[in-house]
Amino acid sequence: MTRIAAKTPSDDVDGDAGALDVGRLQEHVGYALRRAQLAVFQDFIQTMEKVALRPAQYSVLLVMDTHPGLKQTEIAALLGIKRTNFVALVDELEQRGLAERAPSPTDRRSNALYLTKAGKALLARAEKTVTEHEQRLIGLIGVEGKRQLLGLLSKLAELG
Amino acid sequence: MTRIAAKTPSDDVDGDAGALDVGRLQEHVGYALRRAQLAVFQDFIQTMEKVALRPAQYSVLLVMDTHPGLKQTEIAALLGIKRTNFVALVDELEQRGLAERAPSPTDRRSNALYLTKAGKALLARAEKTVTEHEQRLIGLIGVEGKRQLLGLLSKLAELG
DNA sequence: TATTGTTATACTCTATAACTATA
DNA sequence: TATAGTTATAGAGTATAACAATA
Repeated sequence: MTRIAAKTPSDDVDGDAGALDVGRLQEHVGYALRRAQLAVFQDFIQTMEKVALRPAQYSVLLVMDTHPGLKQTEIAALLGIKRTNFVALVDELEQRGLAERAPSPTDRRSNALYLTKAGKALLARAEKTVTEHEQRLIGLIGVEGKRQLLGLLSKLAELG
Repeated sequence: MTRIAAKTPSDDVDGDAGALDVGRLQEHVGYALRRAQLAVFQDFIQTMEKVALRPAQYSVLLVMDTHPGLKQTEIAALLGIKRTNFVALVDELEQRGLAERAPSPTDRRSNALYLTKAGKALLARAEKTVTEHEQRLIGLIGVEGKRQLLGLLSKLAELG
C-alpha cells in the first residue's frame, strides 16, 4: 500500500538502488557482513591484480611462508579448503613456479609444500600492496576501529 | 625450515587444523570478514531450514514486505542481485505461492512484486527464527558489540 | 534509442563419491 | 583399515550477451 518516496532519475546501472532502503534487513549482522565482505574483497581483488593472485592463492602462499614443509591436507584444513579443491590450486602455483611439492621424507603418500625463491619474491610484493589495501580500510574505520573489528569478527567466527 | 610444534592426533575431518596458526593472515580484515561471514551464514542457513528459505530468498521477501509493488529490477538492484539472476529467484517464490508478479498499471513492461498472504505468514515465522539467530550472535559479542560491528561494517561497505 | 523481463551460457567456489598408493 | 593425493562431477552463486515487448 505505502507508496515509496522517490526513485532517482539516474538509475542507469544495476548496482545503484536510488533512495530506497532495505528496511529491517539493515539490522541483520549476516547482511551487513555480506555487504562489507563483498566491498572489501572487491578492493582486495583489484589490488592483487598487480601480482595476479586471487585471495585463496595469496592466503596459501602466506601460510606456506609461515609454515614451510606442511602437507597439502594440513594447509587446506588450516584455511578451510577441501583437499580435493586444493589440488588444482597447488597445481597452478607450482606451474607458475611459485611453489613446489617435495616428497615427504617420513610419509611417501604426502607432499611437503614449499615456496620457491620466485614465490617468496612475489609474496613480498603482494604483501606490500596488501598493506596499501589495509591502509585504505583503516582510512575508513581507523586503527582502533580495525582492532575492535578483528576482535568482534574472531568471536563470531567461533560459531562455526 | 622451522618445524611446527605438534599435530593433533584426532585430525579426522577437513575442518580441523590442529594447533597451527595462519600467521600474518590473522591481521587481514578481509580474511577475518570471510571467516566470520562463513560462520554466521552457516548458522543462519541452518536456522532457516525450518522455513526452507535461503538467505537471498529471505532478503527478497523482507524487501517486498517493506516496499510493496516495487519492480523486479528495483528490488534486484537494491539487494545487489543482477536482474538476469533475479528471474529464477522470483519464479521459485511465485511457484511456492509466497509472492506474485502483478502487471504494473503505469508500465506494461514491468512486474510489480507483492507478497501473498502465505508469503507474509512465512516471513513472520522466518523473522521470529532469525531473531533467535541474532540472539545467538549477541550472546557472542553483546548488544554493544553488535552496535559497534554494524557501524564498522557499514563504513567498510562504502568502499564498493 | 533505452529499458524490462527473459533465456542461454559460462565461470568461479564449493561439495561429494570413488580411485591409487601408501600407511 | 585408514589416510594423502587425485580425478570426475555436480551444485550453488555470479557474470555477460542477446532477444522480444514496451517505453
